[in-house]
Amino acid sequence: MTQKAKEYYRDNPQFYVAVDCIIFAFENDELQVLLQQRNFEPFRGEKTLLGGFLQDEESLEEAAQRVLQFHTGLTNIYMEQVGTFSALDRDPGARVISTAYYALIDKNLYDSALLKEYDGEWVSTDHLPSIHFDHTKMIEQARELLRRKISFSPVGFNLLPPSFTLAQLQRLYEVILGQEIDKRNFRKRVSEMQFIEKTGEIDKVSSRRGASLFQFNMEKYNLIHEFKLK
Amino acid sequence: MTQKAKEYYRDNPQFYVAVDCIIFAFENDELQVLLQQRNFEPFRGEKTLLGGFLQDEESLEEAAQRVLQFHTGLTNIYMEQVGTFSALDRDPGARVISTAYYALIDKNLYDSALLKEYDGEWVSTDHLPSIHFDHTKMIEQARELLRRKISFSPVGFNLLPPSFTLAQLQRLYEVILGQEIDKRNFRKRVSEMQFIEKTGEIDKVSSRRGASLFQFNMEKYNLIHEFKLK
DNA sequence: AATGATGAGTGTATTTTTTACACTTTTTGT
DNA sequence: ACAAAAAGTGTAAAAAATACACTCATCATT
Repeated sequence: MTQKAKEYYRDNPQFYVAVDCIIFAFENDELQVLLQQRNFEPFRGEKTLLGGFLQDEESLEEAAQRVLQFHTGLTNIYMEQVGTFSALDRDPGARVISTAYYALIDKNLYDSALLKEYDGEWVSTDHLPSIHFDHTKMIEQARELLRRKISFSPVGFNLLPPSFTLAQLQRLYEVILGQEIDKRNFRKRVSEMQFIEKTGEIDKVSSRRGASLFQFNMEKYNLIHEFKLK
Repeated sequence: MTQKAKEYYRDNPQFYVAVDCIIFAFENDELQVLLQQRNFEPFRGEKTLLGGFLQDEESLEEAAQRVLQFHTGLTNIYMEQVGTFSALDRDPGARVISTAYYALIDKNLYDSALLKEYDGEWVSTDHLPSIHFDHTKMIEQARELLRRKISFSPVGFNLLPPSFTLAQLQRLYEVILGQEIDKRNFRKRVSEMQFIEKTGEIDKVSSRRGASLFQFNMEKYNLIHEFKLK
C-alpha cells in the first residue's frame, strides 16, 4: 500500500467500539432481560446491559457471543443485531460507539452461578427499572424487533425448552405481542405447521389433565421455510 | 473519574469507524443506487458506495448526513440505519468498522454537477456491477429493509417529486416490491388514505389525456398514522 | 375532420384469511 | 363423589385480498 493510501486511514480518529447484549428469556409469563448492577468503576451502582469492548481479532458478532458466553455460559445462541448507537454523550466516561445485539435463551440452560459473580439480575421488560446510558432505548428497540419478527420467523422457540406445551407457546406469543390470542385459532395455526410436532410425551406438571409436549423440528422447517403465527 | 475508571477504557483497542451511504433514487422504472468509481487510493478504480470516516464531534447519523450532503448537495434527507459491518478483513487496507445507512432522494433535486467531481454514477439495483468490500451485501440488505418498510410506512414518497401521478406511485411500488400490482386495487387502497390527496393539477407530460397529480400530506398522515399500500 | 393510439380512470363478484365463540374431557385434591 | 383446573376441539361470520374489462380524454396522423 502506498504512503498516500496509508494516510487515507491515518488522518482519521479512532474510537472505542463496544457491544451491548440484550439477553432475553421467558419465565413467569414475562419477557425478561438480564442486567447487571455494576460493582466496579465507572458507574458503580448503576444498572446496565451486559457489554464489552471490541477487541482486535474479533468481529462484533464474535464479541457479542463472547460477552454472552462470559455471563451465561452459553454458546451458539440465537442473536440479532439491533443497531449501533453513537450519540456523543452516550457514555459520559469516553466516546464509545456501541452496537446492540439481542439474544434469546432458554432460561433453564444458563449458568445461574455466574450471575452472582457479576451481580446479574433478571428484570421484566414490562417494568424496566432506571437503566444507565442509552440502554433503555436499546432494550425497547430490541423488543420491538423481536415483536415484529416472531410472527414470521420461528425465533420464539429459542426462548422455550426443547419440548413445550401449546399453552406455554401461546403465552410466549401473548407476552411478546402484547395481546391476548384466541386459543382455538392459535392451535389451528400451529397445527398447520407440520414442523411443530408432538413428541408423544405428556407434561404433567402444569395441569392435572396433562398436556401434550411439542417440539420445533428445524430440519422440517428448513424444507418448508414458511412460518406464520400470531 | 478515578484512575481505575480511566483504565477501564484505556486497556481496550480503538478502531476506525466509517459510514457508508446507500443512496437510492427512482428513475426509468428502476430503483437506482449511487456509486463512485474511485480515482484515488486506496482501491483506485474500484466501485464503492459513498462513505466517510466518523469524526470526533459527530454521531454516525451526522456523519452519514455529511457524506450525503457532500455528494448530492442535499440536506435533511430521509435515512435509516441498515446495520454495522465488522468482519476482520472487510477493508483490506485497515480494520474499519462501518455502519451502513440508506437514504431516499428525489433525483430531480440532487446536484448532478457534483457527480462528475467524484466520478459518481447511478446504477440499477437490478443488475449491480461488481462492487468492492462488502458493499454489495449492504445494498442488498438496504433494499430488503426498504422492501419491507414501504408497505407499512409512507417512506416511498421520498423517492418521488412533491407531486406525482398514481401511475408513477404504482410503478415505484412495483419496482421495489418486485411484483406487478393490479391498477384498480392499488388505486382503491390509495383512495382510502386521505393523506394522499389530489393537488388539482394535471400532468400532461406522461400521457395524452393527462393524469391527476397527487401529493403526500405529512400533517394529515401524522394525525392518522396508519399506512398500508401494496 | 376522422380515426387510431395511448394511458387514465372506474366497480363488482369471488376467494381467502381472519376472527368470534362454548362446551366436553381428564385428572387431582378435598 | 364432586369441585376445580387446564386441555382439547369445529363452525359460522366478517373482513381483506384478489381477479377482472371496459370507457374516457387527448393528441398525432392521415
